[in-house]
Amino acid sequence: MKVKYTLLHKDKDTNARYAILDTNHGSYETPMFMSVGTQASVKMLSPLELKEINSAIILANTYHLWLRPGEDVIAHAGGLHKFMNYDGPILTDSGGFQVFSLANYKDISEEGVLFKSHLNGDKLLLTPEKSIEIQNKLDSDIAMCFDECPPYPVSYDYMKKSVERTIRWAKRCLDSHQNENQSLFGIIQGGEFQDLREYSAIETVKLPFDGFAIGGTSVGEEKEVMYKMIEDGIRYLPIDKPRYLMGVGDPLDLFEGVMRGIDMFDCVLPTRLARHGHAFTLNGKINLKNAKYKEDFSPVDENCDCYLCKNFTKAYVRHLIIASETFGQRLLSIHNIRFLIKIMENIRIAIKEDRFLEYKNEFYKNYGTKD
RNA sequence: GCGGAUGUGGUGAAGUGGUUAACACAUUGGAUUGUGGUUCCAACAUGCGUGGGUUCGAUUCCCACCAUCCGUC
Repeated sequence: MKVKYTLLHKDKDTNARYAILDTNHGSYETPMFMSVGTQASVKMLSPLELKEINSAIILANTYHLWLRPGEDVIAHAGGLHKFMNYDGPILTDSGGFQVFSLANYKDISEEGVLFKSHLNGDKLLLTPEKSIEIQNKLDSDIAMCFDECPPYPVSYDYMKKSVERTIRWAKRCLDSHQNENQSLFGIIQGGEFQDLREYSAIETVKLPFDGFAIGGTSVGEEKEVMYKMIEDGIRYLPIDKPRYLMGVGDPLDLFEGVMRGIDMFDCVLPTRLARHGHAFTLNGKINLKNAKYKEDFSPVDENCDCYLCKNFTKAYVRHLIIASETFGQRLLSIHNIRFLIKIMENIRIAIKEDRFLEYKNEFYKNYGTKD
């Protein structure tokens, strides 16, 4: 079945909304944060650990799984869920972002994007049809359109051509989509140009997608610019379909997104920061490598209910990180993802009780606005 | 006692008669937003064992001393 979005409550002060998203692998409340597992693994975490922190949808990446191990291997395994033994919902990103992140080796044409494999240098052509075919085989619950995520900044003319092409690609994605059991989301682009955002949203919404994403954000633009990008696109999206803000996961950005009507977020930030020794806390992000934690035997975040915070000290994690022990990275990954998931849990409660702004203000006050 | 070698930042270690003494590790900060999993950026020796001498100028050349290591009695 396709995902089904049921709006249950809209915040009285803002565009924040509380809903239930039914998927092939369970029903989940939104707004939600999705953790990223590019190569069919949320780095450092087991499916069991994901379940313990109340993780719902996770991401996997078409481009990466295409190159390794190959979509057929996963299809033969019985699909991505069986392959990685994860029974929650999985969303696959289309490879569109790699057009941006692997910018050194790309050649974009109407047909698709010519990549140079980061693994062995092979020249590979990823097209909308190919991306969808791969995602069909991976058998994720939600597939994403193959889009172009241009860098920031880029000229108006370039962005206009890019947006128009991404819309043509969106149609090709729909036309080639075969998996009846899989949902397909369209992606709004347009950079910071209001009319292009609007055009992209209006044209994409005409197409029969199961949900809509806002892409092209968090590519180096200022925060205010990003918030404007969201606003310019989101007002054209239907209220009965899920809205996904791609690649955003800074704690404060979650609030800003929810406030503007976003239902789903994903971000590598919690796991990447964890691997580099940083932890989210209610009082802001901290760097556990800092010398001041050498003999700090308090929990990373005393308010947190995760395995790390309930059992270990800052001094211990600091030691593990400095000694390059992967256990430290695991503990921080668990904590950072749990931290964002917990924020979303609290946000949902706040929306239901019509006090989203109150909770947001309280969070900002403690967290500080520097990060 | 004698013979030989070496003495450069926390460590290992380049280097040169002349502006700011490489580099690596460690240390100390910072970065990170649809992940190319030990990443990227920055700071860190007013001084090259000590004291003299030569020189316009010495960490670099000379002398003495001290220290360490090796060999030997």
